[in-house]
Amino acid sequence: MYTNDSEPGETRTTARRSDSTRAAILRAARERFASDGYERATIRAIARDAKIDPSMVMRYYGTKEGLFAAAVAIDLEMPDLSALPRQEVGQALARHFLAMWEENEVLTALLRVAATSRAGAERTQDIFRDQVLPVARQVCPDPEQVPERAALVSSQLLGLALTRYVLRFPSAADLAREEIVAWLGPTLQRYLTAPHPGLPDHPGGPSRRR
Amino acid sequence: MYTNDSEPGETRTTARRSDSTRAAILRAARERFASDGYERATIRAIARDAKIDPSMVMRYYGTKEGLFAAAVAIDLEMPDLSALPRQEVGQALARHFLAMWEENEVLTALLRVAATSRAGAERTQDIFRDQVLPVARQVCPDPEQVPERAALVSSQLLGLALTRYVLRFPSAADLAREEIVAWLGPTLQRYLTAPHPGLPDHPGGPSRRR
DNA sequence: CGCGTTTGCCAACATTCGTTGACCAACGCT
DNA sequence: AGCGTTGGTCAACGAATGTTGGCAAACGCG
Repeated sequence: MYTNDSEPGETRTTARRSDSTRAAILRAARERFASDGYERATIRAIARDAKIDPSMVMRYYGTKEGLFAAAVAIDLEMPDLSALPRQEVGQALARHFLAMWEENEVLTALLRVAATSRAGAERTQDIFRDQVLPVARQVCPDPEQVPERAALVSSQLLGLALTRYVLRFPSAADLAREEIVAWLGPTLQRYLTAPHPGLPDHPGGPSRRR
Repeated sequence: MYTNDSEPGETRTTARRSDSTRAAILRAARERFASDGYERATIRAIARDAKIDPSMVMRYYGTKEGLFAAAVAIDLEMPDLSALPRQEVGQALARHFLAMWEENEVLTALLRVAATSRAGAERTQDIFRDQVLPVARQVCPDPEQVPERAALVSSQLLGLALTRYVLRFPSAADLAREEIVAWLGPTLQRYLTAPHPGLPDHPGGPSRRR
């Protein structure tokens, strides 16, 4: 402990000799988690991809769960929708999500793992709660409806990601990006800003609230 | 081979003494696959739930993959939408899917596994291709747009199922069924029957086709 | 009643997994 | 140069998994 490190808890400032290895591990881990899910992405396979010994993974990330946590540190980089004309937020949202998803295999990894592990599901939940919900709050009329509307938006966005990037339905994967934007834009727009549709004219008439 | 069985390839008509056990295995398997996914749903755990020996599972279903295949034999029971007024197909579709999903944990199991295994993904793909696409064909104006529109419908339906039944986002799980119907209905309706939105007014104007 | 078939359990197998600790080599400060 | 620190490999561990084969009891036809 004489060279390069600061007080504990502080983020390290100077570089370590092993940084390239750490990065290689993370890169391999993201790839494996994205293509195989949590269980099938073995530490041994990840280490092989990163061309190092499995024990290094343990040394640097403590445990497989720790590695996963480090591999999927995600910032959705949500844009400031309040700066846009109201009628364009839907399309902007759709476009932004497509871009994020296609440049970042981390998101696919997260979704794959989320489907099988409680920890992954909670993580995904946190990410959407912390990052999508505030955006909905910016645009939504009634603050009380924000969670409901954010849930609908998330369902459509995650559903597209699921069919396109995880399950890889050909008809979903073949869609052009701008075509998706054109279809999903109005949907998201409506979920965010349209007046509450009320309940369909079933027994009881248009009274809502669950 | 003297008692009760018919020619090979034919579906068995009479009952076997082990039918209750087989059913117990399937029931336990569906539960485990639905809650744990493919890898974490161990044969031993399934056998324990069914109160029999793990080797019985192998005897009756050959292999773990075989068990999974037998456990998720799914019929979406798609209703005949052509009998409905055109403007109600969206809501009817949403309502039907919610009902199917809530009475049948098989669907959750399938989706959980689909996210991590290629076989599961293909199976899900087949189910939606064979069962949702024909329905879309019934309602869709232009036959050439059927796959595209079916993909959009599937993305919204699976997205809701994902957030509500698999990831269990509280804000999605808390929604009332009829409220979901009221929100998703128009979306599905539009994906199925609305005129193609064209591409947004980006460079090139409203020319489509990917 | 015999006797082959079915149902079931038990014990074991080979493999794979995450994880650990001992050991060696290169580095970099004093 | 000397020496503690760091980066990395090797071999092994215990646990868990899918899967197999043998053996005992229950069954049901002749």
